[in-house]
Amino acid sequence: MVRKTKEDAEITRQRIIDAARELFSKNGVSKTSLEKIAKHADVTRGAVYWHFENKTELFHAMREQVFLPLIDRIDSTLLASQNEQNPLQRIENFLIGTVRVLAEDKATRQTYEVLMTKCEYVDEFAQVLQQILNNCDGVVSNIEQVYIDAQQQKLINPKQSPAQLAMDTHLFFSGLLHMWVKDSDGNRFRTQAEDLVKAHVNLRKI
Amino acid sequence: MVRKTKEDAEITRQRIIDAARELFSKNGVSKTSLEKIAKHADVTRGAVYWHFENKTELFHAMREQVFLPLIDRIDSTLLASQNEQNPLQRIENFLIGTVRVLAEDKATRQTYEVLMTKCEYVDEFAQVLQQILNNCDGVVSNIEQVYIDAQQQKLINPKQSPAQLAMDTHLFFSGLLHMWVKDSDGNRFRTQAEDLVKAHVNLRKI
DNA sequence: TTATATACAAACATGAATGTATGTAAATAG
DNA sequence: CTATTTACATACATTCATGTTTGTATATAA
Repeated sequence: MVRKTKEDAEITRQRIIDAARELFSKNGVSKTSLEKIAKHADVTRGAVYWHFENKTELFHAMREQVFLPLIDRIDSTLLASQNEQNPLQRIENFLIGTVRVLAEDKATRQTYEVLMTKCEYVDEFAQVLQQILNNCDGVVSNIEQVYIDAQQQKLINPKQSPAQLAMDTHLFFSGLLHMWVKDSDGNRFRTQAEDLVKAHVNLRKI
Repeated sequence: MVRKTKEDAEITRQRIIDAARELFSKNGVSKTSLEKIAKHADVTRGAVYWHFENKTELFHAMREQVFLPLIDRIDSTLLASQNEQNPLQRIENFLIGTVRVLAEDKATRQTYEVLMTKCEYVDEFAQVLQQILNNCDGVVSNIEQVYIDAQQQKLINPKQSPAQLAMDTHLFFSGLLHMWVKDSDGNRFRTQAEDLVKAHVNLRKI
């Protein structure tokens, strides 16, 4: 066959990742064979094995494409605009912004679906869970920083500890994302997600 | 071989379910073959196929053993003692009680692990997700009822809607359970879970 | 311009899981 | 006491996914 240039190969690689995401989110990781992914990407398994060691590596590649930009978003939304606006507003913006990314970006949404309901965290995948937990730690401590700001600006009840507020917010949001993703009919949660975020943040206001 | 009596057969059936739960939680549903389950239960695949149509039915049986008692617990803890004690206390008791069941009962814990991180909700399993969502609806409306009580007794801020409070609590708790289960090292969440519940409920007090 | 590495396709070899069909000894019903 | 289920074990057939090996046309480096 026609040997591809470097850019062509990169396109092929991306097509394989896209196909994997699509099929993972539709049929689950374990029931999606590399053969099916290859067919869906209009290549053969040869191409898949050329670009990725195995299904696990392909899974990691898919995840990173969503995960890495996400971390950037967290830092920029929560912390970068440190002194510019109301801390509680910053938290609200962060939460609502994340929900909007899910609503608007299909790739992100599908990847979340896979991570939450279409894969089994065993063997090599177990470490992904640990990575997610570690990332959670980071998010929580970022949120805590913002709550400390809010407390110093007398925006919240001083008897509530920023650490617990942050954890409460994180758990709320973790639950919200899970429901958002699982409620694929979109009638139960997706319509009211932003209102729930606002209500959650309002609970904290003095 | 020795043909078993009805009670013996029931024991065999339960042994198969126990073996499945054990292996599912250790190696994931899709990577656990019926052969391995049979071996772990000291029977052959013949016995497994005698008691269950296939892996899916076995999965459902495992789930129901935890799910059905759970529903009873919800109703009895949240609603039965309707007028006896403080509504907010009832919610706190329900949440903490559930966490304690997880901590104390291995079968429940393992089943939750499987449901949250060791299975893929596709094909026949997709309906399980819907059942879980439907059950959530029930829990939320139960919690809402309790918050309505609390509001009538002037225990919470009247400007907060019981519906949103209930959803907020549910999402918080959903997130908590997820973290509790995923944090299998037990250092991040399990030690402080009860404190987090109390802080969450305290946020609502007037 | 030639040698080599690239980007795959195609073929092969293997193993594992599933479902089903058959065999069978003992419990139980009549 | 005999006939029939029951509760499995064993054997068989089939499908399917994986990993590896080999082949090959062409980009690209020297």
